[in-house]
Amino acid sequence: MNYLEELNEAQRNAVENTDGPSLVIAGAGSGKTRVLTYRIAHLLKQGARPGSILSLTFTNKAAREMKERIASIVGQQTARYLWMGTFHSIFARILRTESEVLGYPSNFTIYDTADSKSLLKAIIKEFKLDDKTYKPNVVSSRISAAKNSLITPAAYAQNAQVREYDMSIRMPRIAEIYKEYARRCFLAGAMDFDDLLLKTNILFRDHKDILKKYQERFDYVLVDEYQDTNFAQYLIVKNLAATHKNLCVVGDDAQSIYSFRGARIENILNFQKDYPEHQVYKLEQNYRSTQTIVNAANSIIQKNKRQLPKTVYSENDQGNKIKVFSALTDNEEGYLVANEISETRMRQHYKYADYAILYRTNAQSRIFEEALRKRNIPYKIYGGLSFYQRKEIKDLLSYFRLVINPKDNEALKRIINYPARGIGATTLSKLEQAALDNGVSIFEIIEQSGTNNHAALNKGLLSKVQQFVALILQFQEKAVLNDAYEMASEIATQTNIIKDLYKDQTPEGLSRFENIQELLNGIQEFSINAREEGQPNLLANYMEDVALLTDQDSEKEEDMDKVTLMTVHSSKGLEFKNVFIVGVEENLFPSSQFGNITPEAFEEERRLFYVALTRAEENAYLSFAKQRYRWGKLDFCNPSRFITEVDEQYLDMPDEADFNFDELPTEGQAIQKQSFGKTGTVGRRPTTTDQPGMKQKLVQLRQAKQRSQNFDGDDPRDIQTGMMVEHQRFGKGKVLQVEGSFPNLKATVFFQNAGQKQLLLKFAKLKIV
DNA sequence: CTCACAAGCGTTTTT
DNA sequence: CGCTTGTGAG
Repeated sequence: MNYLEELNEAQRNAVENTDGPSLVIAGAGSGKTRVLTYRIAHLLKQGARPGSILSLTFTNKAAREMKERIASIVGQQTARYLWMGTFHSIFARILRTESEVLGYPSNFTIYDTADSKSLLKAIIKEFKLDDKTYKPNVVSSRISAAKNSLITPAAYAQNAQVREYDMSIRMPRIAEIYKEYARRCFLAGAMDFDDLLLKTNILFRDHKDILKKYQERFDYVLVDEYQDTNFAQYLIVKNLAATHKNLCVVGDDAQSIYSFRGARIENILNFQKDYPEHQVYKLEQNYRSTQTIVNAANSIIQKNKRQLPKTVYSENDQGNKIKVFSALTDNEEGYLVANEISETRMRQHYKYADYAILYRTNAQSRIFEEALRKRNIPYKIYGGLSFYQRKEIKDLLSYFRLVINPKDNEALKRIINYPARGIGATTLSKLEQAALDNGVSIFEIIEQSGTNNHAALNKGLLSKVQQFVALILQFQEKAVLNDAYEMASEIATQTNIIKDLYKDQTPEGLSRFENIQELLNGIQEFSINAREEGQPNLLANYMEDVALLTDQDSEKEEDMDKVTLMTVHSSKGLEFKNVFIVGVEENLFPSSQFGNITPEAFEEERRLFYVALTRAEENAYLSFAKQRYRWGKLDFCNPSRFITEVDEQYLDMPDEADFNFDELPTEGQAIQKQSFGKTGTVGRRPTTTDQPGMKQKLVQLRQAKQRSQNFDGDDPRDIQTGMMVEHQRFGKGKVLQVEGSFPNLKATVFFQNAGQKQLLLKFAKLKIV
């Protein structure tokens, strides 16, 4: 039992008391993962069957890491039978087993956000609604929110509250759209992300025998990051744990930052009421950070009203104060950060991997990429476009999807004319209409078109679409025999996708080609692994959870010693010796431009700040710029009010007090009650330029920008064909051609690293080397 | 139907 | 700026 000796008292209690409902409140850096893994290992050592333990996480990465750690204690053979994974992957698995009673095929497709938006767009168009009023993004988030709160289309139509809200945003027909969307998903044999949870709940609600089976199967249920569960997840957990009551939830209310996707902090706040016979374990000692960082983070979070009482403390060194960088421009901010990294790395012998730059939105990464590149500092970026979202990958995956589930209309629409087969938009919409009229899938319409030409296609088109169907049918036959890799590469070649991409010798084309190769390699790996483990290795098996994979699931060797750039959200659960929290401006922390900030949202911004700070082990930095470019427009910014909320004694403010914090609006000014009656809704912040003193500064700032602009690139008129030039982001390259007349000079440049680019010189600043 | 160019719009955060 | 969508000629 030596692993128990590695734990402090609170941790050991949480590990050893395995029966009944338990709430583990795990402060930042308090060894949460250790408790969770040891608790499961402990259960196994006590004789629990691995198949009777269900443990739910939010990311694949967390699940995988935990599984590895448990395997290293109890052995691979035991660990592999644990039910461990994300909510979505576990319940997708259960839904595939039980799909029949819901009327779904077991090989149902999982629509990703792009698929469901494309379907919504089509529906909005069919309803003859204006897509400027009915923005697919907004409709999609309304439907998603409904699903997360377990509101079915029928319930939605009856629910006065949501209907009233829909009226207020002038979208009264969302209920109908929702209903149609659900119907079409069902017809296509598809579920979206939210359906995986909604349908699980429906399954458990309507089929008590099935619920009972799983209730009895899972003697122990563990949930990680419980503060991030939404209502659908909450109810699933509650149902599954109802028989044995051995539910252990682990989380930290101070790190609840996902309300935008339906997470309810109430779930953890109310746990003790929900389970009166519960035990509470508080993990309060932080092993990660210096005292300064822990105390500073506490000083922000303590201003929040809704939270569970706890005192997180550190017994590590006191450490350095949190350094605040106040930059004049966004470029200067990047420079300051890059500079600090170079300097401290040399002085303190840090590795690059000891540094992280955290920002609010992915779009903010650019400035720092540029600054790091200039100094030759290696970096890696998380987020942005995922591998599985790339066009070429989605195209090939769509072929796989259609082969496995021919009713998958979204997949069909994507590839019926890729590579080009002469089947254009008009033909496709005829087919779609015919499918709708007959209540079948597009594929079925084409399949029957020999005997029954519903879409009234002419001879030429008829033969084209039938060729397409024959191709897919031929794959379908083979797909039940061949392994995933054979099948995938056959599809990739026979459809001419490989040829098509190979033809394209531009750098972008090459990278697309490589991506396809990488995907095929991944599938090969899957095939081999599955065969070795005696698992089925058909293409359908590979496709089962590919929709639930994200980029962060594949860390490569080459990414070893690099500075990490990521959003605060995706940094949760990670730690770095040095953390830069950048872009800490009033309109980013919190972001005010997206309508009203409720007090709840405001508290969440504080928690976001808290999460960011507590990633740091040794040094934390805050930086902001007073002006920055967004969408090509100049913005003037105030530093975030949250900086002033940090207890001063922990801050190392810049010497030149060139920024007057007194100008910051006070809470009363900043949060004005809106007049239109909604209680608790607070107003939009006044814009920065409206604030006193800002107008005079405007001139100074503009001049500074002018200077930095001149400094950065050479005069466009000096750029000539044949010159070697340097671009901020693309690096060095050769000018192939210059055309147009000043100021609208255009240059074609071939960059060594980024390939050929067309640049508008007044925007893309080039330096002559 | 396909390609090339023009216009317009956007940026939380993610399974 | 950079990406997606719309429009018009071939």
